[in-house]
Amino acid sequence: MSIKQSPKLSAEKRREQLLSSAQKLFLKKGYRRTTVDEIAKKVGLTKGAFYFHFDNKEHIFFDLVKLVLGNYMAKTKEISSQNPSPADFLRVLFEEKGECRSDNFCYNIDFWVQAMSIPKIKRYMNNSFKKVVDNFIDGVSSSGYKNSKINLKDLAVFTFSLFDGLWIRHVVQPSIIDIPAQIELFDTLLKNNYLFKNKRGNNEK
Amino acid sequence: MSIKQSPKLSAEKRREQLLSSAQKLFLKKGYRRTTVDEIAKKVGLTKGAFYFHFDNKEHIFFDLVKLVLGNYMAKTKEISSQNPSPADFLRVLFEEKGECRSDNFCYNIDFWVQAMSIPKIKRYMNNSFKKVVDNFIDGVSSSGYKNSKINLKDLAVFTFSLFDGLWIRHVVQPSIIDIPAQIELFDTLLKNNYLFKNKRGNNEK
Amino acid sequence: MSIKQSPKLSAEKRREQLLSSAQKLFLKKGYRRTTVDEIAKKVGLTKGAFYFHFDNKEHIFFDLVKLVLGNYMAKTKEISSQNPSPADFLRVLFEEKGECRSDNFCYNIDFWVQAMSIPKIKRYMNNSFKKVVDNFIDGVSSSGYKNSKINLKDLAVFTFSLFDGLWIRHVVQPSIIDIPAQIELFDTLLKNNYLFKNKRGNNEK
Amino acid sequence: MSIKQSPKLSAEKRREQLLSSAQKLFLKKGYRRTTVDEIAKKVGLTKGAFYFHFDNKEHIFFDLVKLVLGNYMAKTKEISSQNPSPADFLRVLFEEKGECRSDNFCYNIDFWVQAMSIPKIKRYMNNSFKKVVDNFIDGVSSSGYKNSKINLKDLAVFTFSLFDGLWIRHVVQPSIIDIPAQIELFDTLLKNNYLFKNKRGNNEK
DNA sequence: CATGAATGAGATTTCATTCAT
DNA sequence: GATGAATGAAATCTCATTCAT
Repeated sequence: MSIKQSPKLSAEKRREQLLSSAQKLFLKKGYRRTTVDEIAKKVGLTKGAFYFHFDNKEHIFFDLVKLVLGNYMAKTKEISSQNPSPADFLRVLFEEKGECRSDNFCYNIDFWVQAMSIPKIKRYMNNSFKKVVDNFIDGVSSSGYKNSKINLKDLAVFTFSLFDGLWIRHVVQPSIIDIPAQIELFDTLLKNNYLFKNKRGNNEK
Repeated sequence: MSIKQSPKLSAEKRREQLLSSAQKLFLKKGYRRTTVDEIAKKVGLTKGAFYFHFDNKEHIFFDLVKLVLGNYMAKTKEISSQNPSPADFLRVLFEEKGECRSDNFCYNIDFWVQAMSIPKIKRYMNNSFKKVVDNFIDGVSSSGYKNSKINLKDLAVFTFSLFDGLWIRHVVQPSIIDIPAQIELFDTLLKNNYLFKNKRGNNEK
Repeated sequence: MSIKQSPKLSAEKRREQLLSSAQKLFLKKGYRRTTVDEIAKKVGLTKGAFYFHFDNKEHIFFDLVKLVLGNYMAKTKEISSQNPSPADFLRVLFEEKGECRSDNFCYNIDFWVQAMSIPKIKRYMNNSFKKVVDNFIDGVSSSGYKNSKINLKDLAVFTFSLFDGLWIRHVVQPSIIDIPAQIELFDTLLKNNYLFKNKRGNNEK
Repeated sequence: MSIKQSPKLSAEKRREQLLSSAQKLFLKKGYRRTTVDEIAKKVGLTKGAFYFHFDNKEHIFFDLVKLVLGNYMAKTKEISSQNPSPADFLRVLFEEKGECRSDNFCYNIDFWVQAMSIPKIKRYMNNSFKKVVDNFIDGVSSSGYKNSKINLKDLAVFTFSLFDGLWIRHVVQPSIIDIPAQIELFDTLLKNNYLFKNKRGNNEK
C-alpha cells in the first residue's frame, strides 16, 4: 500500500524545525502537556519521524536547554563588552527595543523545574547561571557600577530574577504588562541613584 | 475480612488537608506531574476518598487558585494600610524575616499556565492582579512614593514581577539566592534614589 | 459517564489468574509476541487492570520465572526422596502418566532467552539449575545409579536436556511426538544397561 | 553532496550476506526481537537496501527455514550412508569434534514457534522432520540397531529431541554444559545395552 | 543498487475517574 | 466516609515498510 510522505528535508533542517516547534510548545504549554505528536505535526511530520531525529522526548528537551542557555550566555557575554548598564542586559535578553518574541527564550519555570529534576542538566544549569552572573559583573563594573555598598553578585541575581518575573508575566498575562516601560523603569531607578551617581558621572548610555 | 481505614474526619478537615497536600505537590512538581493518588496518599487516604471530597482534579485546582489569590490579596491589602515601601510588599509576601516557607504561595508558572488555560479562572486572576496592584498603589502613595516621573502601576508590576522571579529562582536554585539580601537591595535602590528622596524625607520604616 | 466493570476479585486471586494467563501465552507465543492486552483480556480485564496488579510486563515475567523454577525445584526435590530412576524425573516433570498439560511448565526457549538477558534472573536460573542437578544426583545415587563409569552430573544434564527437547517438540509438533513412549524408551535404555545392571540388582520400579 | 554507499555487490552475494546476518540474529535474539535495521547494519547496509533484496521480513525468514532444514536433511542423509550409531547423528549435527558454532543451526524455539504459525512453512517442517527421521532409521538399521523391542522411530525422536535440548542449554548456559561429554554419554548408554549388544556384536565405530 | 527520511500501525505505560462493597 | 479493584483515553515509543533521490 502506498504512503503519502512529507517532502524530505535534510536531517539538519528537520532537527532545527523540530527544536523550534518544541520550544514554542514547551513554552506555551509546558513540557508535560506537550505531546510528541504535536511537536511533529507542527512541522508537518508524524510521530515516527520525530523519533528518527531524536531518541526520545527528553533528548529534545536536553538539546533545547543547552541551546537556550548557550544563547543566553552568548548574549550576556556579548553585552558585557559594551559598557552596559544592568538594564541593557534586560534589553538585549528581551531582544532589542522591547519587541518580545515569545518563541525566543523559553524562560519558563515548567521548563526549569523539569530540567532541574535531571541531575546532569541541573549541574549544567548551575554552571551556566554562574557564567551569566560573571558576564554581568564584568560588564557593569567596567561601566561604573562598582560600588562598595552594592554587591554586584546580588545586583546580577536581582536583574536576572527581574527578567524571569517579567518574562513570565509577559507570557501568562501579555495584556497587563508593558515590557519596554518596565525596562525603562529599571534604568531610571538605577540612573537616578545616589549610590552610582557620583561614580558614573553622566549616565548617557 | 476487615479493611484498614483512615480515621474518619469531618469533610471540612479533610478538604483542608487535601488542599494543603495538593498545594505542596503542585508547587513542587506542577499540576500535570502531580497525580490524584499522590495528593490523597500524602494525607493517608486513597484515590477513592479524594473523589468523595472533590469532583475532580480541576476542581481542587480552582479552589486552590482562589485560596492562593485570596491570601495574596489579603496580605497586600493588610500591608497597604501600614505606610509600606515597595520592598515591604516583598518582605510580607516572602513571609517576614526572609524565612520562606515553600508551601505557602504556589506562585509557579505551571500553576499559572494551567490556570490561564481556563477562561473562568483567567478572568478571576486578571481581576485579582488588578486588585493587588491597586493595593500596592494605595499603600506606597500614602508613604511618599508618589512621583510624577514614576508611574505607580509600573512600579507595582515591577515589584510583583521581581517577586515572581525571586520566588522561582528560590524554588529552583535555593543555594544560589539569598532572599533577604535581595529585598535589602531593592529597598536600598529605592531609598537612595533622587526620584523619591526629596519627596519622602527620612526613610525609616 | 458510567463504566462497565468486571466483577472485582481479591488482588491475590487476580494475580494468580494473570500469572496463569501470562504463562500460557508466553509459552504459546513467546514473551515478545504476547501483549499485555491479551494477558488481561484472557481473564476478562483491561490493560489498566493489569497495571494495577503488576508494575510492568517484565515484572510478571520475573514472577513467572521464579514460580516455574520454584515448582521445578520442588518437584525434583520431592522425587529425589523416592528412590527414583532418571526416567522418573521425566515422568514427574511431564506430570504423571504422560498427560502433558501445556500450561504447566513453561520450559520454552524464548522464555529462557528473555530471562537470560536479565542479569538478576540469569543468576537465579543458574543457581536453580545447580540445585535441580543436585536433587537429581541425590535421588538416583540412592537408587543404585552410582557407577564409576558414569558421571552423575552428566547424567543429570543429559536427562534435563532430553526433557527440554521433548518438551519443545511436544509444544511445537504435538502430533509427531509420543511423550509416554519416549519416557519408556529412556527407562528401557537405562534398565537394560550393563553399566547399571549389576549395581542395581532387579530393576522393579 | 555525495552519499557514502557500501560497495555494490551482486544481488546474490548480498542475499547470502543478509541471510547469514539474519540467521545469527534470529538465533541470538529471536525473530521478533531482531529488527530489519540490525540485519542490514550487520553487513554494512541500510534498511532500504534490505528491501531491495527481500520482499519483507517474513520472506527472509522463510528462506532461512528452508536453508536450515535443507542443511539438516542433507547432513543426516549423508551420515545415514556411513553405518552410524545414533550418537553419530548428534556428533555431525554438532559439527564434529564438539566444536559447536553457534551460527550454524538455528534450532531455537522462537524460530520454530514463528515458523509453525505459518501453515505453508509448518507443512514443510513436518515433512522435513519425517525425512530426517527416515534418514536416521535408514542409517542406524544398517548398523545393527534394529531391535524388536525398540521402535526406531521413537529412537529417532529421542535422538533429535536430545539434540534440541542439548543445543538449547548450550546456547543459553554454555558454561554449564559439556557437549562432547554428553555425546559420549549417549554413545556409552547405547553401546553397553543388552538390547543392542547381542545384535550388534562389537561396537567400534 | 543503495540511501535515509518518512509513515503508520501497534505495543507499553500512565492516570483521572468510576463504582461495588 | 473510605477502600481498592477496575476502566479507558491518551501518551510515549518501536519498527516493518515505503519511496524520492
